[in-house]
Amino acid sequence: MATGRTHRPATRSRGIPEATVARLPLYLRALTALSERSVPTVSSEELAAAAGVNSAKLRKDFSYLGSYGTRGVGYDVEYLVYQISRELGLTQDWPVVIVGIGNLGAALANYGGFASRGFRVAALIDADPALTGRAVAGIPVQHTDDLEKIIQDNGVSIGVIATPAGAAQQVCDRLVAAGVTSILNFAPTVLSVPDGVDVRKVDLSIELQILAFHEQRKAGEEAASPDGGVPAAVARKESADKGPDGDVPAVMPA
Amino acid sequence: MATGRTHRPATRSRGIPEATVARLPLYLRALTALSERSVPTVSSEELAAAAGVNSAKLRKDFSYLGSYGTRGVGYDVEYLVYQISRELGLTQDWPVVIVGIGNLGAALANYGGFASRGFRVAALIDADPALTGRAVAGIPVQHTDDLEKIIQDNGVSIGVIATPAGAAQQVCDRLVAAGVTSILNFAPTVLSVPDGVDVRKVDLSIELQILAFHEQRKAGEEAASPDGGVPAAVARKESADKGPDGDVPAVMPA
DNA sequence: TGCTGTGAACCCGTTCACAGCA
DNA sequence: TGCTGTGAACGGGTTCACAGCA
Repeated sequence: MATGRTHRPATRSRGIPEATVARLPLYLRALTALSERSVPTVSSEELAAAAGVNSAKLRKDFSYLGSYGTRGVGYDVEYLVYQISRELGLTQDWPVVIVGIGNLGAALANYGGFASRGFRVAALIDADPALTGRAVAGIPVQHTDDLEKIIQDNGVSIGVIATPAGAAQQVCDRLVAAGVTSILNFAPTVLSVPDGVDVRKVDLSIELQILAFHEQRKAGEEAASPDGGVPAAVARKESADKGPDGDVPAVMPA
Repeated sequence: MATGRTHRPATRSRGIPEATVARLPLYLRALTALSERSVPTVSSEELAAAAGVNSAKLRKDFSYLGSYGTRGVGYDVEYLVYQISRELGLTQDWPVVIVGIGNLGAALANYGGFASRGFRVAALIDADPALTGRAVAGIPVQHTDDLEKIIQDNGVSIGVIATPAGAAQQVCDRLVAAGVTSILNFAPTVLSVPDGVDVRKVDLSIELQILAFHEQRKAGEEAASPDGGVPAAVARKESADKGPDGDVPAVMPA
């Protein structure tokens, strides 16, 4: 194991492109909804609309899984639900630990989507002794001291980090040492992990900054824009936003 | 929907690739840390390491912004912080509303990273009358009925949706109608918005499913191809069949 | 007649390797 | 002598357009 190998290169004959993998949960959600409405089959067009992608992409994605559709008809909903679930590894149950039971950790513990599909919150862990023993979402909070034991006793391989940034790397190291090989990181830090460990990050402030970038753009080019939205009531915008310095082209004449 | 115009096509003149924009906040965070330690300059190599990318990519990214470095030396930290902040539109203050003050909404309201850089929680909104008037993170919760007025009075253009999935589209529509043009969606739903409105989504359960996919892969090291309907000579795992080196803790199926 | 499945073209982003400048 | 800035090669992902099959 030498240099940067974070995700495997999808080499094998079985290789499903990473971009496709990232969309499978989306399809699965749409299919589950259809299933609950007892819809027997869907066309790529319909399903794509429900999942918010275009149909060519969806068909291409599915083609990596195999030929699960019927030409002239579409896809069998139940069958696809099963195939995608299996592909994603959701036919088994994944015990997950959440480390850091602050506001966010508590929110995650309470999040219904967790239990609904293949995941189970096996334990909540926090460094604050005041929290230890108290239950959040019906699950008792345990102390960080027991982290390794908890991981091992429960056979946990997926960990969620919801601690402050300063504690994240340390927690990460302990999780990995205890056997965790997939980490979902909510702390605003770059985690470094050994090869073979996957990290995905969710970073609120980064998302907002990306939005701000585009938002700023919109403000500056109301003229050249392709006229997409901009409904009648454009009155908003020139609100009392500040402008301590005027480096940014101020809002247009509205 | 929309005939393929979700993000504008990176206008020639000012065009910064979307992938680069998504990394700017990462660089900014690393630079801010350096700045606080009064480090005057960094090389692309050092900064790249701090941001978790490789140096060639970082230099290429910065080249889209302009020539802000000094050959043989590196980048001036303060100067870069300013340039990136400006590029991202963070030299102005963005009022943000959070709709849906459940566990997650409350966590977001309390999230420090919000206020720290360019963003200000202008209002919290919830449909539950029991919450109305109560303060979360020092900010009073207001009722959904007043959503439009709140948006307009505060000149809000960025909205955060943290409602249950069922309410998200409706809330989204109202936000957009009231003038919001950027939305950060935490609800597990595909939102449809008119052209000119940006949506970014954060979806816990999707992230976990992606991790599960890779995790499953790790467990079945030698497996050739999980059959779909075409049985090969390969026995599907399903049973707790693991590789000789039991590096990954066993997982028990439900 | 539809709708799936897929080669091929196209586009965007990453990496390489080196030219250019302090 | 470094280290930045960047053209060019490369590779993955998306889109197109149509062949193939129920």
